[in-house]
Amino acid sequence: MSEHHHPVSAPCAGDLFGGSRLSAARRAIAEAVRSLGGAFTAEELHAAVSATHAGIGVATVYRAVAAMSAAGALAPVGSRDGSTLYALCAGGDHHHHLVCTGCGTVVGIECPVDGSLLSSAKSAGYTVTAHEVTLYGLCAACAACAAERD
Amino acid sequence: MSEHHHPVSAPCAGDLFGGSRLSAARRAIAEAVRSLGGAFTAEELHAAVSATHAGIGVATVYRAVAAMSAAGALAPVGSRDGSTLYALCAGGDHHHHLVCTGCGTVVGIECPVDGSLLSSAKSAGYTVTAHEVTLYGLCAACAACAAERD
DNA sequence: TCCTTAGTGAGAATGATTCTCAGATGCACG
DNA sequence: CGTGCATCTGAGAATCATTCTCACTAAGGA
Ligand SMILES: [Mn+2]
Ligand SMILES: [Mn+2]
Ligand SMILES: [Zn+2]
Ligand SMILES: [Zn+2]
Repeated sequence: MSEHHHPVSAPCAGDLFGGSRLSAARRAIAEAVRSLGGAFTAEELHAAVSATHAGIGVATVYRAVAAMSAAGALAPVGSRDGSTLYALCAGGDHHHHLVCTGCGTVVGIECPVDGSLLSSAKSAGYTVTAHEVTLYGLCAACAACAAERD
Repeated sequence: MSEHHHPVSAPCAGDLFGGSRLSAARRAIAEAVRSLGGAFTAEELHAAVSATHAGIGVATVYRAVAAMSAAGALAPVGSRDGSTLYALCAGGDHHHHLVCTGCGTVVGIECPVDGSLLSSAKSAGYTVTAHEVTLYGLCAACAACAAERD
């Protein structure tokens, strides 16, 4: 179904899963991830994939989320009501995410952790090995909606 | 027991709890928080307080952690094995935390989210309302320990 | 001192996530 | 193309951090 839609360098549905095996369930889950567009919980992803492909178990969705995260295709972007939120991650260069708390859309942002912060950490005796940065806010549409609601 | 140890502006044991009531259990919990020094889970805090003050329930510790967090005296600094890590927060000006993954010590760091990042978010149509930043690394002692272990 | 109400402890409940297990199936290799 | 086997799957049980319930106690303002 995709023979001539994409150049060879653009994987059509699959390669959110790195090296691991590509089953029918995982193909459906990858499709659902793409259709959701923004941030989602594992349960929401399960609901989305179930709408078009019945019979996929929730454990399979959790395992797929873990596999996609390990492959770097998914990134955790906070939590909602005790459930972890995930979003499709562009990959490539190092970056972080800005999540609309209204609709869940996500955009990549450049990393604000710079040499000056790292050197001030170093002067406190620390070697920084990792960091987490996530921004939250409202996209234009959600901000407009919130404004007219007064 | 603290009549003349501190000037009036330095609360002796209590005021991690903002405006709320100061019970014996909460006094003991505040003391345990101080004795732990670094990052801790609710269970670890419960164990620490239980060592010196038997009979305090785990639910009370969870409630105390929530109260201290609401008062701004405690900040979440990541998680370990599925449990949230908390640390005493200096309060005052806006800052974030750098946690030693070896021993759990925490230091405050200046906020790296600057106007340029916010304006690039704005040019993407987003209004930023909140952000989370946490750094992880090794303190001098833990780095030395890791180095000699080769 | 009294009263109101927030805080407490024990245990049950909740709920997200992980695990177990027997069966199915990608896919590398010949 | 087969075959073999490691990986994946679905159902349900299990785990376990955190929250809730409830009867009771005790801050602390009046
Ligand atoms: Mn990304
Ligand atoms: Mn702090
Ligand atoms: Zn970064
Ligand atoms: Zn900040």
